[in-house]
Amino acid sequence: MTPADAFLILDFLAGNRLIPHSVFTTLLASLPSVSPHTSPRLRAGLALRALDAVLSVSESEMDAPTLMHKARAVLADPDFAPFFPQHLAAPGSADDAPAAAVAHLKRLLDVEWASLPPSALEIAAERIVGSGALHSWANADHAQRSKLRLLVGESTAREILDKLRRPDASINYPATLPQVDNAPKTNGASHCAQQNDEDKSGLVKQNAKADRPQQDSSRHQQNLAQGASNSQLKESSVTMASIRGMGPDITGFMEEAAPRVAGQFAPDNIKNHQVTGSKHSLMERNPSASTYEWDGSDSEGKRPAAKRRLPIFERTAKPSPAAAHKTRKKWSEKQEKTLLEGVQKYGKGNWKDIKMAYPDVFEDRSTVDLKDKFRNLERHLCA
DNA sequence: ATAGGGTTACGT
DNA sequence: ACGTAACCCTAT
Repeated sequence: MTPADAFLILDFLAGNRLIPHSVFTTLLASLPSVSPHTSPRLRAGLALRALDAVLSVSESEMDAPTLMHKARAVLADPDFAPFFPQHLAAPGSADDAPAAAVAHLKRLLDVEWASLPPSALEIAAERIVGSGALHSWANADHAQRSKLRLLVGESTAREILDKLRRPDASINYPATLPQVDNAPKTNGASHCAQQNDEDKSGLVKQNAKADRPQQDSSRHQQNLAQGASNSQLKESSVTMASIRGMGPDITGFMEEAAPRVAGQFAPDNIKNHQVTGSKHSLMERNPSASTYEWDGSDSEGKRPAAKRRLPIFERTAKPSPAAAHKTRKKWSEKQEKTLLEGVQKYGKGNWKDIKMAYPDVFEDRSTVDLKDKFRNLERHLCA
């Protein structure tokens, strides 16, 4: 196995929280060593993993102050410190309440894990069997398709080729489609809004916008990792065995993906703050009320009362007063965890995908609810 | 469909 | 009274 292949695997495994530390360290020892400067994402994954290892000790075995002490040691470790976002690296002055500090740190860690971008391997997989599959296959020549077929397996290959042949597919995926990229909409270190008032000027706003073009976000980033627990894509998952066997073949699909994992811990982007003062109606919620009213003026007022009859469908058209406001419901811990998992899997911003992936958990939550909730979770990081 | 500003209910 | 989580509204 080449060092490049080893990197792909480590990058993938390190960033996946579901891989147990014991498994990971075993693999780490058996793979060729990887240059520490290869990827910020890999380093960040290792850092989060180290902190996870400390914090995952059950609190019955270790008291909170000791736990916090160990966590601080990891956060200060020169090997890891540069790869922790600032808000993680500087835990609050909560020495008076270590238990709360531990809980807080764990929540921050959850959000950080959820925000870790997909690995190069996952991005490549996305191109081969995911949302970029039709495009990749459409542009592949015969030799390339043979390689792709080996990678995805016969049945998946047939599925993709079937879709490719369908006329509606060719409309959606013309050969000239300029596939941009699958990078997630967020990165690990840019949760916090820039608070400086000066940064709210129009000029800065424009620059910030130009620096951060909106892109299609990646989908199903971690289906590889979670194939065992995710029934949706079991059939199209690429096994580690096949990756080992195919090393040189898949690296060709990495070339475009590689740059996307770089720079995730670059200095914070300036938040694209809305300065538009165009909001109106500060006092009133949009009244969905149905008030049928005659003003009595003008010619209409002179019409005989018998003719001022409302349409017969009036009653059915009237919105039910009960639907006016959803009853406020606190998010359960399970829902929070599931949301974080969903963001990790599908990427921040793909609220519809996340909702559909866990229909039972989010039954009474809208996609907007998911978005709002994750925003709240992120805000904890910036406090 | 999503992002982000605005509003409100609820716990303290 | 105040801060915030949950929810609403609207531009894009």
